[in-house]
This record gives sequence, structure tokens and C-alpha cells, in this order.
Amino acid sequence: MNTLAEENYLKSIYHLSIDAGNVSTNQIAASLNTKASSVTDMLKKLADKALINYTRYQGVSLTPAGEKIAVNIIRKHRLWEYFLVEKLKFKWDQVHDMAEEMEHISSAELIDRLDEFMDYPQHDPHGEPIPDCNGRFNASELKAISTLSVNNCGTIAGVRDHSSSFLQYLEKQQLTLGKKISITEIVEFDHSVILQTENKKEIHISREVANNLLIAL
Amino acid sequence: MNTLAEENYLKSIYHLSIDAGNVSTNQIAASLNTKASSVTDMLKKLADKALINYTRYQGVSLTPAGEKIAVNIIRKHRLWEYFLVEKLKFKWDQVHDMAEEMEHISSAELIDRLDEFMDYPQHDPHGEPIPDCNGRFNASELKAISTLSVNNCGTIAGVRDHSSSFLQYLEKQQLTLGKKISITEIVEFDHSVILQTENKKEIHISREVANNLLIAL
DNA sequence: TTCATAATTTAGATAAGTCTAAATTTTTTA
DNA sequence: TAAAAAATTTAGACTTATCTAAATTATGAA
Ligand SMILES: [Mn+2]
Ligand SMILES: [Mn+2]
Ligand SMILES: [Mn+2]
Ligand SMILES: [Mn+2]
Repeated sequence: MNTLAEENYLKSIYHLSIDAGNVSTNQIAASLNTKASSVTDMLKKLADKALINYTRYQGVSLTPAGEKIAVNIIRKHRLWEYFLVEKLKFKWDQVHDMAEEMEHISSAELIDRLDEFMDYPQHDPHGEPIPDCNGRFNASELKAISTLSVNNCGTIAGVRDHSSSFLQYLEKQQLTLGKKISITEIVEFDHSVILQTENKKEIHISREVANNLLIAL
Repeated sequence: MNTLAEENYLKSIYHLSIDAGNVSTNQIAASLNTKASSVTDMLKKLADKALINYTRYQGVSLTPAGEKIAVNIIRKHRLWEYFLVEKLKFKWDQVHDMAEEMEHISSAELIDRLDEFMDYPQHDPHGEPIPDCNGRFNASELKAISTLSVNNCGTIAGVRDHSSSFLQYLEKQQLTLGKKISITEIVEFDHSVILQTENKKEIHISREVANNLLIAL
């Protein structure tokens, strides 16, 4: 089928496509920790396989075939993360790297049975929607805290950054999925945000954190 | 750590070492569906890493370090097979190829938690013993049917061949794990064996099948 | 519009793992 | 025990996925 490297490129292009249109060589290189020249080589290969639309110097987008593969990898990633947290009792900050390996296990029947075994979960441990076996899923309607205004309130429902360090920080601040918060103040100077939790505790978070913490209204 | 190719070579050498002493280049090539020259290249690399004892033209054996890695791969293989059958409800003839991929997932904590999740199973779906997290396990005391004599009886407890075709054949003959059988006759001419099952049904199996079907006495 | 800078691609190398064909060593057989 | 056969290794090549350094193309500031 496709090599591990090809799968990782497709997944990276998919993720980068969400907030941009065409994805640039340098963006891909940064997200995969590789060099632009390596990316160019791979883009030629993926274009030959008709998995991406590629014109020299113009960046790339996924073809429907490429998108299908990418979504399937993401489905596997999120289902394995859910398995690791719900069945094997890992913390949400421990599972991403393991899922990076497990998402490449090829069997479709395996992943469909895993989905059934876990009773078709809709969201992974980081609040991301899990595509079904046909690749369909609802686009996230979550908003970053940084887009809200004073007095807005909502429930923490997702994160944009999956790094252990960020998730551990949230854990320590008790800013975990399901917690209800309201915006008390947005500091003009540095765009940091002061929140209030259900039990009236005030938490001051940086702009960076506010950008990566997602709320359902 | 070790590459996927290295892990597969170590596992192959481990399995081939069980009934021979030193393992030959050609044996490894046959078991991995590769060419003898490729094997030689890899043997040099594994010897450099001190995972095998290798002298040109003399075959190889695992060092303790190599054996430890091999047993760990086998532990992962068998635990994933058990998971696929017990939790995801696959048949015993469907799981080997998936486990060949899953055995390379690296996290030790993951496999230890999987072991715990399944309550420390002792045998995989083919009757093979599962090493514990320290690599310890009881050597199988099972005997091939071909080593028994007339009137011996016992319980089917394992298989030597894990191919789908063999397992499906056994399934059709209802020669599955746990079934009690006794030897009715051993045909002089072709060493085929006539068995009797608990419900008095007679089954005639070839020498080949008798070699690959294991009994606990 | 022009030129400096940034982005991207090309050229040429490297490492892992594999292959075929040829050479070497071991084993078997006569 | 010497030649033939089998097993194994070496030589040289190929593929995939990388890299660095150099060349090319695009962009945006003057
Ligand atoms: Mn993840
Ligand atoms: Mn996730
Ligand atoms: Mn198996
Ligand atoms: Mn097995």
C-alpha cells in the first residue's frame, strides 16, 4: 500500500490544510522535522501516485484519494488513543506518541472491530472527533479561548496542542475536558486571559494557552 | 532501538534455534522469504551490535542480549494475538498476520498494561506460552501427535503451523484447542494417524498434520 | 519595476535493506 | 582424498528516504 513515510506526509498535509488552502514545502518540513529538500522529493512521489495536487513552487493540496488515506490514518490514531486512555488507563498526556506508531497498523477490519469494541466513541481523549469507518465525521465546532470575550462561558472540550508538557500544565491547573469556565478579564497588554472555574477559582492563562485550549459554547 | 528488519531477524533466529543448535544462513533466508546474501549482510550488522554469535560459514546463535529482544517481540506478538481473539473476537486463524505488525509497537508500558488488562494470559490462541514482563515463561511440554503411540490419549493444546490454511482445516475437522482425542491407529505405510474424538467420531489425519498438532497428555 | 531576500527545487551523497551474479568455503560423494 | 555439489559470502547495483550545498524561482520593499 503506502509506506510509513508517505502516510506521515499525507497526514501532515491534511492537518496543515485545515487552516490554510495550499500547504507549503516549508510548513511540511517544519511539521515533520525534516528538510525542505526531502519534502520536495516526497511531494513528487505523492503527486506521481495522484495523492496530492502539486505544481512546482506553488504548494500542495490533497486529492480525494490522498484525503481518504489521511482521514483513515487519523481515524486509527484517535481510536488507539481512546483505547489507551479508556481501556489501558493511560493519561491523556501519555498516549499521542504511542498512537503515532499504532496508526500505521494496516488492517481495516482490526480498526473497525476496535471501534465496535469501544462502542463507537465520537471523540478522542483530546476532544478531537473520530471519523467513522467511511471517513465521515463532524468538523469540530470548538473555539479557542482566545476568540472569546469577557463574560462568555463554556465547557473545555478540546486542545490544539497535544504535547505532554501542555497537557500536564492543563492537568495541574485543573483545566481538563468537561470543566466549565467563564471569561473574567482579557488583559489588554499581553492578551492573557483570566478565567473563572465552576467553583469560583480564578486562573490566569497566557495568550499561548488561550490559543490552544478549545471551548464548546 | 532496533529496526523492524533487525527485530524480524532476531525473532526468526530465536524460533529456528529451538530445535537446532546453530542456525544457518539458508534457514533464516527461507523463514524470512529473503535471499541468503541479504541474510549475510544482516548477520554482520547484528554481530556488530553483539546480538548474535557469528563466525563466517558457521551459522549463528543469539547472545543473551539478542535473546532478550527476541523474547520480548514474541511476548508482544502473543499478547496481541490474545487480544485480537479474546477482546475483538477474531478467529485464531485470522490473527497471526496482524500480530506480525503489532509486535513491533515499541512501548514496554503499553504491552505491560495490555497484559494486565487481559489478566495475564498464559497462552496465546495457538497454545503458545506467553512470556511475562521479565521474559520468563515455561517451555512448552506439548508433544506432536506424530510422537504418540496407539491408545495414547490427550488434549489438543497447540499447533506448530500458524497458517490460515492449516488452522481452517483443523476448524473444519473440529480439531480445536481443548478437544480430547485418542490414537486409534497409526498407518504403517504413510504414517498417517487415525484419531477418535470424545464423541467417538473417527478422524484420519496425514503425517504432516500429525507433526503440527500438539497434545497435552 | 528592480533587486534583495526568502522559499523552493535540483544535484550529488549517504545509510538501510534488498537483489543478482560471481567468488569462496564447506560438505558430500565417489 | 579429490572432485562435485551445496552453502555461504562478496561485489556491485538498486530503492527509499534522508541530508547539505548550490541553483533557481517567487515575493515584497524600495
Ligand atoms: Mn494524538
Ligand atoms: Mn488526540
Ligand atoms: Mn502468530
Ligand atoms: Mn500464536
